Amino acid sequence: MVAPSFGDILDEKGIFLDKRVLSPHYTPDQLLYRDGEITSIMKAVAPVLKGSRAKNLFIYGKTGTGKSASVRQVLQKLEAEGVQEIAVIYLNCKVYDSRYKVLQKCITQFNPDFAKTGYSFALLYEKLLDWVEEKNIRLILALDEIDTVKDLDNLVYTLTRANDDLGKGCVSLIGISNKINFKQRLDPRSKSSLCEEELIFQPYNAQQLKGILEQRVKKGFKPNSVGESALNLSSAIAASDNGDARYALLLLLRAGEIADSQKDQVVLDKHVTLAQKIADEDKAYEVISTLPAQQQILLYGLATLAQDVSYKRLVEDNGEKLYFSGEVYEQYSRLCKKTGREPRTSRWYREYLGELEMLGLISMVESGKGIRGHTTLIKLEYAPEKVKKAIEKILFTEN
DNA sequence: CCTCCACAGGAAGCGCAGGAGT
DNA sequence: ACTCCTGCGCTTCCTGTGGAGG
Repeated sequence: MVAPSFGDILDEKGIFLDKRVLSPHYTPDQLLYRDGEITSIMKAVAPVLKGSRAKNLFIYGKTGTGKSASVRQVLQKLEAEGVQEIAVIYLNCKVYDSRYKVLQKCITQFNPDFAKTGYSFALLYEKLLDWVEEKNIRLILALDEIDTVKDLDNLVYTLTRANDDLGKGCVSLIGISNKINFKQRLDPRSKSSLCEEELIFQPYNAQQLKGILEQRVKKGFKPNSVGESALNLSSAIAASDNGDARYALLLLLRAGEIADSQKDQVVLDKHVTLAQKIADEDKAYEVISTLPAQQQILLYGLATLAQDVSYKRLVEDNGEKLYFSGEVYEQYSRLCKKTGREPRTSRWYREYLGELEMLGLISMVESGKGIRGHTTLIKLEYAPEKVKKAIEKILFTEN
């Protein structure tokens, strides 16, 4: 037996040509089905080429609808025009999550050796304005996942006000978000300035998803190694789940890996089905592992009840087991005390429930007829053993 | 019909951490 | 270095609600 060379390992023996093409970070040369949206963004941004200010633009759409990719593409085109006085900055607010960090990042963009910290916000602000004014810059600032900025009202206000303070040059904003309720949280004044122009990205339908997958399959897989019906299935699953292209791609990637490991030459429906299950569980596991400890205990308590066959205080609704809110709370309290923690009040417990439901880990219905009082019935959305396993690893191995 | 049950969820306020202003 | 301010996680208190039970 001779040890393989790196060349052997890199030379994909299976059905893939290039896995990177299927990763969510890969941006194809041509974005499909987003011509209209790209045109709209270009229209909002175009004034900058004629020496005036671009319009502020707010973009909303669910994950995997091509928002970021479209914006990035437009910004690239704009930079390719090669106009000196135009500056574009794209940043993700998950990383730069306060107005301070955003400004700081902007400044390091034109002045890379600017000291990292220690300056007051006002000083940063002036520094940025000086640069814009001195060089007569027309600045476009694209903020992805803008909803994660803590003092957003402040940031928007500061940046829009900047235009009043500037003699020359100007600043405009592109905000990108996937939170629906985000707009209502904004102060009316920042809302009207940020949402000067608005653009909504609709989810892809099954046909469009299929088109996108086909585009990537050509580059990512060897010829004829993805079955037509596997393609249809992946796009159908993703279409019913929010029309998320990222998810569709992940499904196909995982299905390919499964086919590979089973030494199959072609990706089939069964691989996709299996991939979906794995992807779902991965997602749940990831969500659970990032949960605060209290919510993990709560979930663990519910899973214990769901696993206990002798436990009878529950409602069965065609095979689905529903548990009483009060009972789950008591189970949670017991678990807290057992692990040496103070349980939160029931009021706060209810808030926890709401969060867990939002994350899709549980679902809740009102008790309705047949049950005394007015309570909530809770159902665990994933297999109790798996939930417990995921939490045990985190909760009981760390201390 | 009234009362009780078993909660739901709003309002106010508290202690703390961290950031901004001075 | 200091105070002041603000947001966050949480508790306390309270009113509301839909159905069961007498």
